[in-house]
Amino acid sequence: MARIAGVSAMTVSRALRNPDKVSAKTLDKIREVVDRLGYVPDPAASALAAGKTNVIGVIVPSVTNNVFSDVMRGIYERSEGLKWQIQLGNSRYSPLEEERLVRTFLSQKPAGLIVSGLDQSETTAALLTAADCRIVQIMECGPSPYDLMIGFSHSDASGAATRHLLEAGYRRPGYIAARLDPRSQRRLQGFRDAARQAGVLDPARIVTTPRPSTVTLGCELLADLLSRAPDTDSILCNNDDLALGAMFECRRRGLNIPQDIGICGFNDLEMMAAASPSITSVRTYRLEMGRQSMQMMLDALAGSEPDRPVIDLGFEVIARESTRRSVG
Amino acid sequence: MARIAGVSAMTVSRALRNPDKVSAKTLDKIREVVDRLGYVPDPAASALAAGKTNVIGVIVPSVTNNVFSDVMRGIYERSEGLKWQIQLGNSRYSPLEEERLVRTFLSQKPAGLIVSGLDQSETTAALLTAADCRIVQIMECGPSPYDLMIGFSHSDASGAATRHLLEAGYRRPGYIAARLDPRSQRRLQGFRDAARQAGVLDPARIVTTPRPSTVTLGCELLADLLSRAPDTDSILCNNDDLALGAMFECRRRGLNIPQDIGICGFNDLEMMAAASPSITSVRTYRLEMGRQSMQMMLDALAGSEPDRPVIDLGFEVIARESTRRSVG
DNA sequence: TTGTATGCGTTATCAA
DNA sequence: TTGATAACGCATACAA
Repeated sequence: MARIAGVSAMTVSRALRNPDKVSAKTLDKIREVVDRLGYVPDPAASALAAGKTNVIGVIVPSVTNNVFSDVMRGIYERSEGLKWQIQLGNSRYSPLEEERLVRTFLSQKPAGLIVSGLDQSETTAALLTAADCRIVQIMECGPSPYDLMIGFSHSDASGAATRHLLEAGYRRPGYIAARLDPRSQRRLQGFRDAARQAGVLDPARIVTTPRPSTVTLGCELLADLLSRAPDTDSILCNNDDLALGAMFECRRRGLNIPQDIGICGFNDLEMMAAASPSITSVRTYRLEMGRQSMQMMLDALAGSEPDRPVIDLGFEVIARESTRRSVG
Repeated sequence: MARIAGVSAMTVSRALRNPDKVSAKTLDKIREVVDRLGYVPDPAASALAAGKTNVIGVIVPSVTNNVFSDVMRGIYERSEGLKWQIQLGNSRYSPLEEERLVRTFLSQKPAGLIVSGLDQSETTAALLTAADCRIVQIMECGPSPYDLMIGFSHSDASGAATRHLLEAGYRRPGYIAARLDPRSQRRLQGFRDAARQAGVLDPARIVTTPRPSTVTLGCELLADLLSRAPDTDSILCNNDDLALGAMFECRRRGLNIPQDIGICGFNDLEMMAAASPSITSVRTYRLEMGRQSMQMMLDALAGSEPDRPVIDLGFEVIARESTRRSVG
């Protein structure tokens, strides 16, 4: 123990947590010894004594998905150098696994929890509602947050993308989607609503699969769609991987983009701008969402309440070559 | 406390961890009360009393990189449903941050630690050597593991890719790389050695940058390379993002792949096969590496020692259209 | 500004 | 098969 420094354990504890409540001289001495011994307080003992931890749990449905890795990057970035410990949980798109994770996290008495989406199981919802910690929901906006919330409307975003296709002159838009998690479903719904409103909704042009999204799957889904509805003149893709695959498939088939077929992705991953032809996509603010979610958490933990508990980050349709039809 | 069940705390503890050391009757009663109260043991108290935890720490240099998300997926997959708690740390390619993470993790008395690569700082190495837990190193193979190790030789892999280009008939191969972390440097070295051996090494054809890798950067690096050495007839890319970018840039410039220029990536991400033209790449077994690293950890924690502490997973050059030159 | 007594909820050890 | 007791290492509350 660090009473090699000639002080009590209590003073060390104070020195490490409230340096300003300790005289400069003892502080120096303690720090010297701490450095020399490489002393690190036992978090288990701290947690037990204090009845709470510095853990901020983050539950996401995927660690493979680019979308969530961007969000995570923002979260890590904002928490860098601070005392808070990020702990990542991967629910793998399973509400039951999510429930298990929430239980595990809560048993650790975390300072806060960041969870994805609005679609928790009833039990999970009950746990979160009763939880004795701050909660930030990310990825979507909705009417009734457990506590705090930041995201955007997925249906509005895909609706806007659909209208972009129509404004570009396409009249027979299709939709391809993989793994229909709740957010994907809302995106599909946004497409449906916008297409119906414009009188161009044709269910035959909607192709979905429960399989997880890949570029290869984008190729296959486009092929499927074209075999069912060969006169489809544009596709809104549920995400950018599918869009890239669709583009490759068009190239293989000798279909000209954007003349023969227009392509629009979703999320605007970095590669969409670099592609040739560059691919139109709906930009979403994933990094920013990660950053701001953590900022909301930090503010809340610091005791400052936001004006509004829900932040809508919006989105933007970035028009590129893949939907830039010359007059036709 | 659950002595509502009419037993001592000790018996509850036993019932939960060694059910067979408790009589069937008391076990039933305890389980009933546990379920009814939704009791979950306090992990902090357990950790403090037992002096160890069920935590397996995983330290990777990036959460954004596809390579590591695949590895993580394998790790999560193998640990699913077990008592072990995966805890992820992101060192962001910084040896200092890695050191901090190792310290933090070790202070939690983890059961095991999975760390990436061979290039820890001296202090980190000392900490890991002295650590009272199992350690599995992933991503690379080397001569002196702290404990256990699984990976492959990056220099051998890029050497093989280089020879593939030569065998395909290319004589003026170039190399592009971003963010030269230690593994990238070894890949570059593998290229250098193989090219030198074949008498085709030209330093002007090697373009690198410390910037993190993106598809866009692949476009830029190819442009750079071609402006410095316009007669370059093939490129080995340090990873698949760069390769994809290089391909797009070629397309924009009207360069024919594989006739005018051959392209080879590294890692064989799923999209390489889907691309048009499909892109040659070096397949690495990332998911398998994640799975097996966790399996090694689990075996070690169960007390069974492997025959050899180091596993070399190898690699394979997957030849595709992007280097399939017709006779020329 | 610093120290002392006490307790956090669990587990190891030993005794019954 | 069960229970009593004593840690585990720190933080709270209070005293000095």
